Amino acid sequence: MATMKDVALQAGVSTTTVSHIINDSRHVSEELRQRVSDAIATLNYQPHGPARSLRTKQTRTIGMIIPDNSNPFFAEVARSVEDAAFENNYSVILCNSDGSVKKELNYVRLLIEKGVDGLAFISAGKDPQSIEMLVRQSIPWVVADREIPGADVDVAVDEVLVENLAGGFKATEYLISLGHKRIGCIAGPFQLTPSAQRLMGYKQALQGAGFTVDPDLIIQGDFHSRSGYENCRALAALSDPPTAIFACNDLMAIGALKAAHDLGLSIPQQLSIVGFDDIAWSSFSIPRLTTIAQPKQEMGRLLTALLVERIKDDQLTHRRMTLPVKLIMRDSCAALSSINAP
Amino acid sequence: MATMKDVALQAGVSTTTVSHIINDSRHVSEELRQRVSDAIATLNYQPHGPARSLRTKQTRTIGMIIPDNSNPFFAEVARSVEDAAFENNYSVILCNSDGSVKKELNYVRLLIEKGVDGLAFISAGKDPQSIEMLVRQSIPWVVADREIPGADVDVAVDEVLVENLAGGFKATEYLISLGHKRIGCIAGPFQLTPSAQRLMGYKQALQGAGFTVDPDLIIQGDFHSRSGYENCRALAALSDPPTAIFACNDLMAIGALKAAHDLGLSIPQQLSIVGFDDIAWSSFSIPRLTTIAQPKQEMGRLLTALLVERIKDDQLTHRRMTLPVKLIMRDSCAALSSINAP
DNA sequence: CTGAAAGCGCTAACAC
DNA sequence: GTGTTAGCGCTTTCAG
Repeated sequence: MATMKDVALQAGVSTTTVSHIINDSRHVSEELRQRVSDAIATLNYQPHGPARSLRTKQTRTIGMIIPDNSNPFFAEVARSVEDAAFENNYSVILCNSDGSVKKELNYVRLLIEKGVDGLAFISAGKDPQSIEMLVRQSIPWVVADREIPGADVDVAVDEVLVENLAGGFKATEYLISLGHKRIGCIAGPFQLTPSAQRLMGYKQALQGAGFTVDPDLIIQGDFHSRSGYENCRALAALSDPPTAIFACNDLMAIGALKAAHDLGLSIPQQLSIVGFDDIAWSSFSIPRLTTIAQPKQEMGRLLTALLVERIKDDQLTHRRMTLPVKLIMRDSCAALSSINAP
Repeated sequence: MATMKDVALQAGVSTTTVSHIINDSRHVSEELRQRVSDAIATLNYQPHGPARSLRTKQTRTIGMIIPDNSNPFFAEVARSVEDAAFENNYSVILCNSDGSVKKELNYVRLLIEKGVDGLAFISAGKDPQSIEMLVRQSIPWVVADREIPGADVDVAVDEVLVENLAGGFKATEYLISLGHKRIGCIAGPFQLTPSAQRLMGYKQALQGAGFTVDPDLIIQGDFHSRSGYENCRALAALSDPPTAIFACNDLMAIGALKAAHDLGLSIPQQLSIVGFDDIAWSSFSIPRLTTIAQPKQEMGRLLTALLVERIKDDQLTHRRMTLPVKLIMRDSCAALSSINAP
């Protein structure tokens, strides 16, 4: 491959001039500029990234660590991160951690070696060892959708969160407003913050309405459709089953929709369901799913913007943005009627 | 950050020795090995990728160009590419082209500059200009899910394809075997090869059964749910509507399911639908979708394996693998009954 | 078994 | 306006 030296030779100038022309970093006469452009074209020259990175100490690449890019929610966030990165002239290295701390740590190490300019954790970054590593190397990093185990990090981390608690609250409050009194909850893994907060919102709404929280009505799922399916069946099998269910993500809500259908329960007449996320699927389920929408695209864009800013200036103070969620009323909920009243 | 020189100094050895220890590239006495390990640990040394790449001419990074990672089909393929790459010690740079030739070309240029060791095109790589660029720089590349506009490329390209034609054939044949005589087809964009082949399979099955192909029954969609929805309505509005529909991907099939539901058509009693892809969603739709399964995971793994092999040895002869598809019978099809017979 | 030194392709003082 | 030159951090001959 042609190098800059070849171009310089061909154009009869120094590599300095070539470099400055390519990077537009100092004024060069029109004549030389033209000669160099021609040389570049005829030699088919393309700059060599790694060599440039070695000098400039930047790769214009960021790492994105995510549990699973094939989960529709993460897929949409990942997509918007990539879009925003591209617009800012950054490439993104995709890393699926499956939520494993070990895999995450491996990726962090790898990414640091690759010389990434920054790291975006999406629903990840909960491993103190990984974080310590980043901090030690002073690599900029940002987090979305999961709070960092707080106090032990005395470092500026930018976070993009959503109103998980408010979302759980709104979902439940809505069901209450429809007259439901026994409202089940298919929760996510309790140890994950978004999950715990949504559940908390559910409980607070219940208590706010003067209901007691019945632990039998709360089941832990794993955010996958199958667990929504099974947990919905479990809830329906209760001696005093709920007339409405808040599923803590859409994947589980859709599993619940399916379970209800298989049980011959018609939705929303006999059972109301509300989800969380508003993935594309939710507009095409039968019935269409009422859900709490997260601003997935905005999350990705904002996350990337924060990272890009921090790469430029690591003195910035810590920023934590909490994005609003919104109840999207579709067809999976109905007022409690005499049909299914206790 | 600590460099190799620092480590060498600290351990009282040459950088040569440090390098050889790190890369395990020649024998070193146990004593020095230990001293160097200690130095690495105390200095928290991590090798600098770009510097290494500058010397070795490899980055252990591949580029993956894909239309849209948030499309469930591509998401699953992308996931398995990333998994396989990770296992082979490669990182993957994610590039969403939206099927745009221009974006694709930009990415190719960018990736070459980054010095990627290879490129994986998934449903992309149809732009001759991009290809020419790759070929000129002799960067290894492989393609999945889309045939390269053939003859003009006189270069070894590895391709992973699926039996699209056979898939379209099987889907249609199955519907015929259920007694359907008027079978509609919601096709993908005609200009894409997988799409065209599935449609061809549909036509061949029809003709094989002695039916004539009715052009009114074939509508072009865009592979998104909404177009499945609208085209199903269009088909249903025909004066002599079909009793079964083959949708060329699951996203459109699910849109069709929804349209049928909205029209009050019960599936499968009044309308049978078969999809293509077998995305996760299809097992949870109502009813569950009968579809032609593509081996998505195998596609990704195989694609990556081929790329890794070609990176190792660019003399390999061109390989084209065509993976089998499989009819998955679920609940969206039924025998033509007297109820909906013409 | 170990080390000296050249150089990968580029950028950026520093000169003129 | 332009060029000379010294590295960036690493690998790898070549020499011993």
